[in-house]
Amino acid sequence: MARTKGSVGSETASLIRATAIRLMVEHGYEAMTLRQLAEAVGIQAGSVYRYFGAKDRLLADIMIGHMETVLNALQARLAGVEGPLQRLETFVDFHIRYHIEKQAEVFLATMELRSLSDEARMRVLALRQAYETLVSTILSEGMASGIFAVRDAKVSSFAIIGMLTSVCQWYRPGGRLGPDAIIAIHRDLVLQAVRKLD
Amino acid sequence: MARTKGSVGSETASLIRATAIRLMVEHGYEAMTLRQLAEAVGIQAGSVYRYFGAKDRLLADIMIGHMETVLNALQARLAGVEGPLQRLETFVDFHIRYHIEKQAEVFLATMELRSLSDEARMRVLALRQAYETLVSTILSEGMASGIFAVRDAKVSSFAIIGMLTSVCQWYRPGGRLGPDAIIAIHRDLVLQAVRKLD
Amino acid sequence: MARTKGSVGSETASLIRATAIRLMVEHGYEAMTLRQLAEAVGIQAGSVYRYFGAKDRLLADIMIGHMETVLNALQARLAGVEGPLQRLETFVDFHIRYHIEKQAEVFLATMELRSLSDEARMRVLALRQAYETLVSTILSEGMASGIFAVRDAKVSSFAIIGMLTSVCQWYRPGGRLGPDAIIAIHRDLVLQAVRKLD
Amino acid sequence: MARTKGSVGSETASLIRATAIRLMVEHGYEAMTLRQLAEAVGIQAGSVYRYFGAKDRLLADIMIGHMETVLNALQARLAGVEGPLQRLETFVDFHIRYHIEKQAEVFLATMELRSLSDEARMRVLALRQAYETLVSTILSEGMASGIFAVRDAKVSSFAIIGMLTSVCQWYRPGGRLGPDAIIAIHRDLVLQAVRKLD
DNA sequence: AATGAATGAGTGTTCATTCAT
DNA sequence: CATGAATGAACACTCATTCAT
Repeated sequence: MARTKGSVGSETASLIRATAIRLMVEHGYEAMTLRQLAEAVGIQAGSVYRYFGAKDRLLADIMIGHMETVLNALQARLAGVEGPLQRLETFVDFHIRYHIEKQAEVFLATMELRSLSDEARMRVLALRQAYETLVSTILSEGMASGIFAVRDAKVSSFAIIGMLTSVCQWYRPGGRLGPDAIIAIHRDLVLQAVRKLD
Repeated sequence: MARTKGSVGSETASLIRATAIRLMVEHGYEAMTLRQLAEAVGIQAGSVYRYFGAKDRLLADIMIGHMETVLNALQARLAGVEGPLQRLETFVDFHIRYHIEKQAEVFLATMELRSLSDEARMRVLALRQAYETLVSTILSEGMASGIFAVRDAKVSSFAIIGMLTSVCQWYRPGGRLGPDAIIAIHRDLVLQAVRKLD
Repeated sequence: MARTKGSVGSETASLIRATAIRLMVEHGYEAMTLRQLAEAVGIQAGSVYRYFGAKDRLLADIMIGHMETVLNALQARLAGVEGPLQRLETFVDFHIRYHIEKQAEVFLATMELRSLSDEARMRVLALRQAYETLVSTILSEGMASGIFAVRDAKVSSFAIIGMLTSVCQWYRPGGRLGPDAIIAIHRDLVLQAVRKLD
Repeated sequence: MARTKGSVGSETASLIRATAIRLMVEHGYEAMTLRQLAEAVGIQAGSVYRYFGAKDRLLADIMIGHMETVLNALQARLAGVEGPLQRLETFVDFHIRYHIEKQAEVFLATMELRSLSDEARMRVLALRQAYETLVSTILSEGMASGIFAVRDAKVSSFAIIGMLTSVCQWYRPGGRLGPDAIIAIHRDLVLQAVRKLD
């Protein structure tokens, strides 16, 4: 779904995408109008159709693109990291950092699932599930090697992801705590929560 | 064309409320139309206005009512419970159980903050903050008595609430795990996460 | 059309009538709602139908009643007044004084003709024409006796009525000029305008 | 579903304006619906909004435009006319001729003041006052030079304007009297009404 | 490649009116 | 008799979308 061409048209497309993300986060997908979007971009509403066939294609484009990117990025970060403990630590660091950096996309991805067409929602949910499986696999491996102890790997991975994702609902750049401090707090909570006590 | 046989105002009002919650969860506040709502209730669209002056008053009514109820219920449950450990355990039990029982209202309350009028949003956020303060106070007291050890009571309470609330995004009645099992899993995760290690 | 009975119901009817006149002048017939009217009277909207079958009957009632009253009153005032000059003077005095006293009804009668049903409009126009004929007859008689000289009695009577009626568009009680002063000004204008010069 | 063949924006806008004037005169501003208007123009109701942001902007547009035009036209006609007598005669001729030609706009301007927004009403009233001042100034100058004698210049100018304006409530093209005859009748009435008798 | 003009289905909302209670 | 509950048709207005220019 990612835009690739280097033409001028592609720059307009990127601008539409970026502006759409901003406006959808501000007002919600349903409440954002194409006229608003077009005006913010500096074109006419009708011209958006040169780049995106319909309003819901624009949303699908953004959300699927985001999920693909985040999944690939996590896989890349975990590549070569050995041991469940290190892998879990890496995940926490990655997840929070990514959610802080791409707060808008993440916010959209959690809020606007409902607005997707059935087909697009399926694809997004599949990508989300793949992401969750990466986490629950880390927990399972940790339990197998006797480092972690949780009652249920799947539910625990949901719980951990839910905990970490909630950061983007209150985080504001320039707040009391910077990214590193926030990551440290959550790393400790997560690692303690799952670690097997001697 | 007039009062339908056997109709009673207060019953209609409750029916509108309950139906509205269901439809807003299904389609989102913006996407739910008053005609949809009215048809589901079995009345005319205009008749909704006898009970709720406007669509956004309906949402405000539901959300403020929900937040007041949940806050009062938590305070009642915590009354008389001594000790940070027991209080935290009680909170986890209460929060998940409530979020499972009132899944729809909770889902609404997290998703539709944006759709509220400024005034209503202020009130809901104030109630939400009061709820969060109850939790962070438990953490602070636990730290004071040397039972808990977290880097930051406030952020940790956000994290815990975020973790527990995410349950209502995947829980379905009759699924693999019942309420008690889900509560047990999360209780262990939370208590271990905050407990001071010797 | 006038209300006559002395029962309690009739008092409510009068109250509805009087309140309706006030509200219609304030907001216009179309813009006044029956709920507004009912609330101002202190009853429910549905109860208005006990007294007036429909909103447009209420308007018809008021306007026809007003026109009948004003026509009768003018005839009464002119009865026994001899000579075109005195009769014209009497008319000017009566017309302005009445329009100042019953400013609201007069205002309604000029503004809301359009809102009447065809049938009611016919009746009002017939009454208005009878009123105008009284005036043009005075002019004709004055011309016959060589006291007045106008090019056209009918158009002149329209012109005179138009001139005098415009008073109720700017008159406010307690303004710079009282009724008597206003009447004097217009009497001079009218009498000079039609009088034959030697 | 898109631009209809040969359509031009400015033509559509003029057509909307002209049709709106006609329909508002026929039914009144409140009673005219945008669907009626659109159908009469031959477009969809929503398309009116390309040209006029709201129904009351349409009315404001028409009324302010009319008042500005009539004020400018009177000033142009009076320019270079010397002497209160000639100036008053010129005014009568101009006012009636204009009110006969633009009967619809004038009728609107007198009837629909109430329907304007506060801001638009202020502007219209200011223009109307400027118009009235032109007339009362003529009367005052005539009194100063001993040609006119009225008790009150301001009230008399209201009376004269009221008299002349009432023409557009009964005038129909092709009636018994043509414009010139009607003007002659009113010129005589006005001039005699204000002239000083020797 | 983009605009400007238009559509048509839909939205929240209002309101005169009716009638069971 | 009056109210409270409901209707149903209408209204102003919005918006994604289309397509001639």
